[in-house]
Amino acid sequence: MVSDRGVRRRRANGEESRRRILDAAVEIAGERGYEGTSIKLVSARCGLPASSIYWHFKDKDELIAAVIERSFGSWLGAMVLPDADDVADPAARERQRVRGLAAQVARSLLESPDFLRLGLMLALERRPEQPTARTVFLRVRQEARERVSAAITELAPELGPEQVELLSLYALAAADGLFIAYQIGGEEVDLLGLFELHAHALIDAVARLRGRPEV
Amino acid sequence: MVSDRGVRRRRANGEESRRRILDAAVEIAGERGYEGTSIKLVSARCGLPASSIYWHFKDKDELIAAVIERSFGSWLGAMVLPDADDVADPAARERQRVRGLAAQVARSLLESPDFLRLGLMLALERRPEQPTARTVFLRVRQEARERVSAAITELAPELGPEQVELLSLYALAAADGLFIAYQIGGEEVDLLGLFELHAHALIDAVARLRGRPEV
Amino acid sequence: MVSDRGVRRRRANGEESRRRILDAAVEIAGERGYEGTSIKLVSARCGLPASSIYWHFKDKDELIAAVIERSFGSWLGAMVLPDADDVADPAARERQRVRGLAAQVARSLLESPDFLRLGLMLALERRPEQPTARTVFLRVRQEARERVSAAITELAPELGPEQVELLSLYALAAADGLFIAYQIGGEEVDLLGLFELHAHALIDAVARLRGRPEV
Amino acid sequence: MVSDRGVRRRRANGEESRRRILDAAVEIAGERGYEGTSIKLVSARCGLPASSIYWHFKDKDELIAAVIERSFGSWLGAMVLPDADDVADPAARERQRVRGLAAQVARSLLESPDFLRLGLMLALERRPEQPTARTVFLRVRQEARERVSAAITELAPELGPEQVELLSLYALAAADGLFIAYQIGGEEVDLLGLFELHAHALIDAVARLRGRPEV
DNA sequence: AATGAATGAGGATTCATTCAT
DNA sequence: AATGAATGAATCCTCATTCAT
Repeated sequence: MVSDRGVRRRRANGEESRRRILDAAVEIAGERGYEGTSIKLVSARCGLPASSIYWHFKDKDELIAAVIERSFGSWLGAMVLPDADDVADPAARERQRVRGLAAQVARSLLESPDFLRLGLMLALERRPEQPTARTVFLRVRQEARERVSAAITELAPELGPEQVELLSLYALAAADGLFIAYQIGGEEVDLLGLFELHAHALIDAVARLRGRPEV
Repeated sequence: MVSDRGVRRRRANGEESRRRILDAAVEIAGERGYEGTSIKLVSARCGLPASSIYWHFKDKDELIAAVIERSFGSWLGAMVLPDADDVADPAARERQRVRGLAAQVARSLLESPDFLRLGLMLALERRPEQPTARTVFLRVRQEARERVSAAITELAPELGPEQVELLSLYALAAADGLFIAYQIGGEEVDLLGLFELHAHALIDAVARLRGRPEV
Repeated sequence: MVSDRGVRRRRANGEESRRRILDAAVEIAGERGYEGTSIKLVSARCGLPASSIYWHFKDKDELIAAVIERSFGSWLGAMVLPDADDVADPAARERQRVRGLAAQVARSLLESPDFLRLGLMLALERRPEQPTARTVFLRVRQEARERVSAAITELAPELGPEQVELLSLYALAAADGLFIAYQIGGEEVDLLGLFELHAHALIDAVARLRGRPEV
Repeated sequence: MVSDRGVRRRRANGEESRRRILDAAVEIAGERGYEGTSIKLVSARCGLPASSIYWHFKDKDELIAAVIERSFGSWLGAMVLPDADDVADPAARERQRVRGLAAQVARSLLESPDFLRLGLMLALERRPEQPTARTVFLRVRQEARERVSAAITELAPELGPEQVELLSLYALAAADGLFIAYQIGGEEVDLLGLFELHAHALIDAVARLRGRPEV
């Protein structure tokens, strides 16, 4: 006999099943949000019966939270402020690094946009009982923001902490908006161009704030 | 006549009932998105039985579309590029007008954020059969963008159409992101400050693009 | 056309549907207790779809509570301490009346045992979250006990209140036990004989307590 | 060797695991009845995985039956008609012995009421396929009744067998009822007082039946 | 202009049980 | 002697919608 796959009872392998469930869930939740993600749909997409999903995750809430945890975490790990050693002028070099990061973010969002779409949908909801996934998203997002703040401080050490906070919030928030614009407009939207514009905007903003003492 | 005694006369008033339903629906849909908005919930919030909602609206799809239509339409009507006649220097005047508009938008979003939250949730979803409300939102949004394009052209007539398109998209998209940041962070987020920053970013971007021929 | 019954959409009649649901539920719950009463089973027995049951009752808890309320209430209404005017000797007359009531209770339990079986099952359960039906049962039962206390006071006014309470509790509690014995043993159990014995036991107990002052 | 460090050595000890399962099951089943006792709940309470329960017991039915067998059996073994040799008058001595037994039963029920609560719940249910546990309960109960019959015959040898049967049934059945009253009323119910009353009632009943030939 | 009642489909979740290891 | 993983059937309940009045 060749194999079992696809038809008969496959041998129990918790680790792999969990991964398959998460793979299915991230797609569906990224497309339809929290409510739109039915366990049956996930079950159909991953090939395991609905009741098996409950072996791996306590309930839907925990499943979606795990989706966010895994995908946002791994995404964040991939983002790094790049170097630009080949550029002589320091100001130009920093500009180059910021534009590099912006391009990096833009490209990663073009590749795997599911988790951010899900995260933003969760962030927008205002139910009486917020899903755990929302909290998880906000937490991981906060990490991202701290990284951006650190990068800004590195680039412009003379800025006050409140200015840095405002700038990092603006950087992330506007990026979310650009992403949404791309979600809406599809291929017609020049996401790389928008992020390029945004990188310039940030650099100009840093320069402008540098010139005046914090309020 | 026997009837009506003791009870507040419930005049069969279609117009008012329709309004009550929409009022309830905009709240709930703004909190929970399309899927999260159940007819039963709307019925409970507006006090009319579920079947009455179906007298006024063909189905849920049409109801949510009407919500978007009404609320986004009326919001858009309120947004106008303000004048700043008291400022002498033309460049400074334009800067003043842009900042005025940004403040206007920020304030309006602080007041009634439900419709935009709903709109963005709809925009982010990717289901096989998109709700009509999504289409309606995208249409009204497109109107908004055309207005912004017109304003940019007014401010900087020498820009090429592609540059104007990119700028107007950036203006709107980033504004969405700032709104979301406020949704996430609540009172702690200085929405007016963010929009102020955004206004400057736009003006700087216009200035920068003015300097070079369109790509 | 003759009629609709049995097949097609019957005309909406809330009152009657509610009654049919309760009729089905009292049978099933009397047989299988709270957990054993599935909505699907009730639906099958009463002919209405499960979702229609939820039009009439908020949830299963409320349904079972309504079952207790209706059936125990109507049962209690039927129980009355009978007269025995034709007996000359006062002591013998009271004895006659007590035996008459015991026989009445025994006969009613032979006829419609469902509600008491359900009530006792509910009373025996000890879950963290007790069903409302249990509370309802205990309440109606308390009413029954107050009636018994009143009857005892009428028969033996010189008894102290604590003695009356003990006797009424004993009267009801032992009667429950006799009922259960009949449930277990079926036709072989002489329920009327047991209640006869119980009536004598109560009368003897009253006589015994009369003789001594309350502790 | 690497294994076992840090964890309490979990010796594979069938006997102890079986006991832990039964301990958990008697509690839960005593609280929630047959249907209310889920394998998962038992598993959670005893700390063993659900599949391990199936290693020790064929199915849920057998588990609950074993619960009844163990707990009711051991309870019954502890009940004995006590002696009262220090009392001179034979009639008074018998009375003393009966009251002693009643007190013994009452006290044992105050200590460990779970098994009787479960047994009575099982006895009350009327499902198409009765659980084995019910049969087991009825069997052990029948043993108890035979003991009571024997004791009555010892006390009053002149009673006919049908009278003895009626009396033993009344003795047990009413005792069940008193137990339930205690379950309902909790600490406020004077279970010992009720059993005292019941002992007197039985003695009086024996005396009364002694006086007349069997019907 | 409205509404009480009904309804099939689908929601999340738990059930008792089995099987491979 | 035990257990992690899996599974189909059943659980309670909500869904959007319709229909007769």
